[in-house]
Amino acid sequence: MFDTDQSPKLSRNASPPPSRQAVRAERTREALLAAARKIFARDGFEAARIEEIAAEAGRTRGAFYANFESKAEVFLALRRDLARRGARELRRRIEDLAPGESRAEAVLGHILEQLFDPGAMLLQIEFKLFALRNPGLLARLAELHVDGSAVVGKEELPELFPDRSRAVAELRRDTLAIESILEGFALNMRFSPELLDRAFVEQVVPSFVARILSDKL
Amino acid sequence: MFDTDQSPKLSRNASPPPSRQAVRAERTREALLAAARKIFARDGFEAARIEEIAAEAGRTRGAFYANFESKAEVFLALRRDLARRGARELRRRIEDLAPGESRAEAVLGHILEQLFDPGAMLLQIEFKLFALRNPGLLARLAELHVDGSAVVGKEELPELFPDRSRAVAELRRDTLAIESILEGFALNMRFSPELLDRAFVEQVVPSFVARILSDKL
Amino acid sequence: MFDTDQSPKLSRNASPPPSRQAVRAERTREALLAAARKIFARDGFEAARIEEIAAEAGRTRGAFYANFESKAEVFLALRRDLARRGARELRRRIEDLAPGESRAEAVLGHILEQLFDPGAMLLQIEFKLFALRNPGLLARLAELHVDGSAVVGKEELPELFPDRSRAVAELRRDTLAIESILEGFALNMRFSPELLDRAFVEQVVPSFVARILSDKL
Amino acid sequence: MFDTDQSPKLSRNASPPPSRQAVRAERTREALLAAARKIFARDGFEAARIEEIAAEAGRTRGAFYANFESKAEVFLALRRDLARRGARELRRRIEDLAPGESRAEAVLGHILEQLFDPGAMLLQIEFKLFALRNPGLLARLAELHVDGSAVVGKEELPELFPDRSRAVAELRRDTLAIESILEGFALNMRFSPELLDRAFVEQVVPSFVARILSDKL
DNA sequence: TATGAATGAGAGTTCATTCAT
DNA sequence: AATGAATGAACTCTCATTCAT
Repeated sequence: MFDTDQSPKLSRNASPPPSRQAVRAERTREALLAAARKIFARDGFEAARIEEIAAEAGRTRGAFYANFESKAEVFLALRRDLARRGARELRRRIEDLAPGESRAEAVLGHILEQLFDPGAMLLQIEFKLFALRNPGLLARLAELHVDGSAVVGKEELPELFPDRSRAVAELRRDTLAIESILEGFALNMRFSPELLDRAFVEQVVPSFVARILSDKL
Repeated sequence: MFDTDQSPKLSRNASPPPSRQAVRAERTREALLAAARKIFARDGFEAARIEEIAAEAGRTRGAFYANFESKAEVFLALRRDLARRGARELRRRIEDLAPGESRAEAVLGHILEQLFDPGAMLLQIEFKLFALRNPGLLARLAELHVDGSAVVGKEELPELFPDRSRAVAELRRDTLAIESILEGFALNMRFSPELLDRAFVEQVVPSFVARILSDKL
Repeated sequence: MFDTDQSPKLSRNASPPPSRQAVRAERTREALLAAARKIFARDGFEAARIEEIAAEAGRTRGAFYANFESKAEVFLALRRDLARRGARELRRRIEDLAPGESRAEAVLGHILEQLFDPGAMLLQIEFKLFALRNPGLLARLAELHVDGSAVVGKEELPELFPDRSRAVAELRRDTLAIESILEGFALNMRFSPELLDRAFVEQVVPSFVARILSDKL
Repeated sequence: MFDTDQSPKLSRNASPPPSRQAVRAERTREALLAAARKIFARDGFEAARIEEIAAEAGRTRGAFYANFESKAEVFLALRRDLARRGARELRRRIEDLAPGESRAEAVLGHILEQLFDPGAMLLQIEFKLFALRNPGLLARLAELHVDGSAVVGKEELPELFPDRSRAVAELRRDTLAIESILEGFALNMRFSPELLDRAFVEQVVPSFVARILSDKL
């Protein structure tokens, strides 16, 4: 017989087996986060409507509010989620280098992929504008140990340079400088794709990134 | 050159001197634009409230609607206004070079000044996000012959390099690339001033600008 | 006398002993009623939230709806419950007179105790306002043979005065008059405790009650 | 020529002549207050819906919010308004005594009129419940020098007894005691009109009021 | 041109209630 | 009987815009 059991499998030892209901709840939350990602990226924080996020997730406003306290709250939750995913992705990329690929190349690859992800960068810009305009709420995020940068994966970078004792602050500064470039180009690429074509950007951005990391890679 | 300026200034001395009313009206319009600049930069397009703009200008909602059709309309008018001012400023700067200052230095000076103008760059970002999300309205802007870029003064650049026959498109692309960098850094400087301090930015941004303009200056 | 009590107590010893489940269910119901009493008294009917009642009882919304049809339903159930308790209490008081205590004194003691019970009187006022505004639901209450008065124990009073053939209606009217005074003072005592202090109220209210019952006691 | 000028007349010396617009605004505000009075009395504070108040006044929700900050705010404004009207009414009554009427009779007449005003007393009860449950908002009212009592006209009473040097506090206490009785009876009269008929109440309430004011009148 | 009261669509949020488990 | 995720109607409040003056 095949294992057609749809109930939580692999109850190794930790983590109590999630109930059917918990699974459903988690699915809803994820659907809502995915929808929020899309809608916030498309419309911006202010113009995004809860109802549209809910509808996009195939749920109702009520389901939304069962999962998130408020509009700002999903926004922050989304940011956390994306930061976590981005970091995970970068780490995997570094661990599973393609044959002949250097760590630096892997990082650059990750950076470029982010750059050309349509929604991701716009969201990042929205997050920062939001932070600028809602310092109080941003503080809440900081408490949760997810700091300002999500794109490059600040937490992973130090692992990249174990032998060089660069101050963390300097690393963070460079990360932010790289983000500046990514966000600036992403915004203007979308604003005027016929002028800022992909080929041009793919040529010029890495050179800037390299300059910032300069002799540090 | 023809006077293509549509503003109601005394274009021929045959035109009647502006009435007291007209002067007052113009003052109101300017006060409203200045207020709009401040409020839009601070709150963003969506969160900005007409009433607050009016109040900031010491006027009322009624005065606002006597001068502008809608919220989007002031936003576009403001953009036009800022583009015009920026271009004028750059032109003046080039014409009145400081002793021993090269044209390239003057351009760079202008660029850096923009970069550190708190509201200006945030507004620029808002304009572009707005454009992205309101293609219809953006078209209206284009009709009005005010194109996407206001910071560097696209229209002035060709005058700067009369001898080099660079394609206008390429120049515009470079301008947009520079804007990308300016906007990216401006955003992140405000987002995290303690990491992206002025000294660092003043060192790194010009090098990027130079790289883009490279052998073109 | 017949046992007209509809509650599921062991009315004949032929009835099966209450199962473990039934006992637990009864406990839940009682916990919910106690919680409802507290929350309704504190917040009023409209502002009271089901979830808070459930939480106060250490239960969940589900338990609530397993025991009561709706918010209005608990409110009515609570009223019934309190009326029953009040009547039982008064009866006991009369049966177990303190040495040298007259029946009239016992009644007055009961009345004063009610008056100074913080939640009880506020609830009573809420019930009446509710009745005023929901005549339909009130009718349902009447059907259930729990009439408008719960404080003084209308049903017990006739037993108090077996020898005097006062019309029941008159007795009910006097009861309602007493309730008017109790409710009025209770409300204003809570509204302005520093003005309507306990000593004053303890002096003036009994005199009013006596006046109403006048030569009837 | 006749004075057909519809613009504000009688510009004696004080009070700037109200503009047409100001007149209209005042009418709206008054219509809203009157509507609020009706709806709050009928439904209670919590159940009252802004839209219904607006509709009752023949206006829209927007007009409501142009005149009042919030639901709580109208409620407080209404309370102030009623307090002022009540005090004015009582004062007039005392000044214009009917032939052969004593001041005490005038006061009693005013009190009974209040008692039988259907909405007034219910509103008064709502105000006090509201105060109990929103101490913060109530404080705001106190700042505005409109104290807890509106029915009897606390401010007028001292004028009634110029020769007797009763402490103001005592007078206020008696006022509140009278209000207790009025509110209690008003509530129960509405709750059960067939038991607490007008004749009975008209007989018993004045006797209580007299008792409270006892030898003070 | 300017005022500001009023409109009214629509937003975020709450909460009694339902229902699959 | 009990859970709690989800529903969805209804609510308060906001704000761009209109309009009588």
